[in-house]
Amino acid sequence: MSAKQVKPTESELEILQVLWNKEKATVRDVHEELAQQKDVGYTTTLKLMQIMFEKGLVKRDESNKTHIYEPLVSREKTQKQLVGKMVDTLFQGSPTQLVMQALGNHKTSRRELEEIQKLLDNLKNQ
Amino acid sequence: MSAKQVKPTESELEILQVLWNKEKATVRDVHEELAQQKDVGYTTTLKLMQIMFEKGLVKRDESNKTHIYEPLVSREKTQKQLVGKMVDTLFQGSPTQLVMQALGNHKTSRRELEEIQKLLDNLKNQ
DNA sequence: TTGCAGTTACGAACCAAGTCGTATATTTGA
DNA sequence: TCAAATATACGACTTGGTTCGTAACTGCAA
Repeated sequence: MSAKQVKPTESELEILQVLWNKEKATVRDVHEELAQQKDVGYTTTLKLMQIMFEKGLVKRDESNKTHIYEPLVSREKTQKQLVGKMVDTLFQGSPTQLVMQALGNHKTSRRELEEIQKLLDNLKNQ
Repeated sequence: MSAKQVKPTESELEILQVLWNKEKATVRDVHEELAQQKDVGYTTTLKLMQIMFEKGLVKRDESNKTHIYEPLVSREKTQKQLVGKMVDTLFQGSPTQLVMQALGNHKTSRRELEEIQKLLDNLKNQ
């Protein structure tokens, strides 16, 4: 049984997004992505990534002066962790209610509906 | 257009849960519920509810010495708000991915599956 | 009446997150 | 070569969330 994963903060999630998409990236890479979305200084991004390193959310290759960062937590695990928490604290433990919420409040394309239908069929046949 | 709803913190959500379930409650009511789940002092709960009052998350009837609190934000609106945020920051804007996550990672009863199926049928026929 | 139990109000303390300035080291190209 | 650009490290500051001690008020029971 591995130790329970640290819960990333809001800002850390933004950084993880970039790392998940790029597989690996330098601080500058990440920072330039973030700078497109919001106004933030380079050293702020650096500091956050250093903290994430200490927390074990990312690893980094220090063999060159410019470190290269990689996520240590997967997108899937993190999604599962946070969705689980949300189900507990906001949907009284019922994932179904969450599904209804998410489905009910967005226009979903026919293609996506079919995907969900497929998953649903699978679940029914068990 | 009404002002955007304040985002409740973790602890505030726990309190809102109780208020949503009870419709209205005193600080003591809320505190006794919370005390079953975690170790916390009465004045802590009081303080949190006072802050929630200042933020406009709850209202209170002060006509008696013992104030009676009621939620000012609905469970539905709050769910929508937080699910939306999660979809953005964790599912790259795709509610469908969130649905797949939630469905895939929990045992869901046949009865619940039927409910979701019904909703899905509705969406398909639009 | 008086003191005890229950209540609100308030401020202090602490911690985590986020932000950034500055020091220092390294690389590079003119 | 050496100055400019770029990198990391680190500490200080601010803000918000959480916790709780203590004071002050109120109502009720003995």
